[in-house]
Amino acid sequence: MNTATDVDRVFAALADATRRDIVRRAIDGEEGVAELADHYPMSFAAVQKHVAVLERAGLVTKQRIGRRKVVRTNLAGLRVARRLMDQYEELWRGRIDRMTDLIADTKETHA
Amino acid sequence: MNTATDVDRVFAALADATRRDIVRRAIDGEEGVAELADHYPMSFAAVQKHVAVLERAGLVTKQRIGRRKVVRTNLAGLRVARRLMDQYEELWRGRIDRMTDLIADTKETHA
DNA sequence: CATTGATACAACCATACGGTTGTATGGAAT
DNA sequence: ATTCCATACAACCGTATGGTTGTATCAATG
Repeated sequence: MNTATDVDRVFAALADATRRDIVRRAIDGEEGVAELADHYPMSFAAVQKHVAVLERAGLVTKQRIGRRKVVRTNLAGLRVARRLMDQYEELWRGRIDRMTDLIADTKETHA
Repeated sequence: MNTATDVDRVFAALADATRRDIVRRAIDGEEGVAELADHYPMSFAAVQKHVAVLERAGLVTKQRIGRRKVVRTNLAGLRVARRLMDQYEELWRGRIDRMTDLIADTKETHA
């Protein structure tokens, strides 16, 4: 019932192999939705929905070119998730440092 | 070698604010499931399920200590997802390089 | 303007997910 | 052995998700 946050949407969007593959393909930014759909064993409508999910998550953008809409991945969207994981790693390093300090303190105490 | 469903599970696990917060808290690796549950406005069972999801995704581990099971985040699990996004970024850089080369070629052709 | 190609969207179905309560298991403490 | 605390798990409920088909929009072309 809670409205999903931006981060929720980014991770949820990446939690599907088809969508991750669309992100990969759309890095080149040359294919429209129908062209993308040709790569997958599902209907056009299904792929169109996947692209919509990625778009709502800010992971791809669509640009009208002629009668098609070309799908392009949006690097900034990916960085949202990456930054979060970098932060976790940062916290982890902090924990190690704290433990190291603790050991150092213990040594001093016992010196 | 990671099957696609492993990656699915990691991203899906991170697509929930409560679970991300558990990952953050479990970096310190001191709280059991019940202690974690106290931080959230939901039942113990709900939190226990969230921890189970994180465990299946390889994002946390549990260790028996006394009568509790202490939850610890597993940095390696996070890196699975991070590596994938690094790869996307790599591809992106490749695309830029290719475009740059193309422009360079054009210049040469017109020289 | 009628047609065709590419995309969007609605309705529907099956399954997965996030939450609940209730019950069972496993160590600690008495 | 009994009690108590912490954890696990099953059954259930409402909603979200991933897929389908069918219809509507919109832009290029005859």
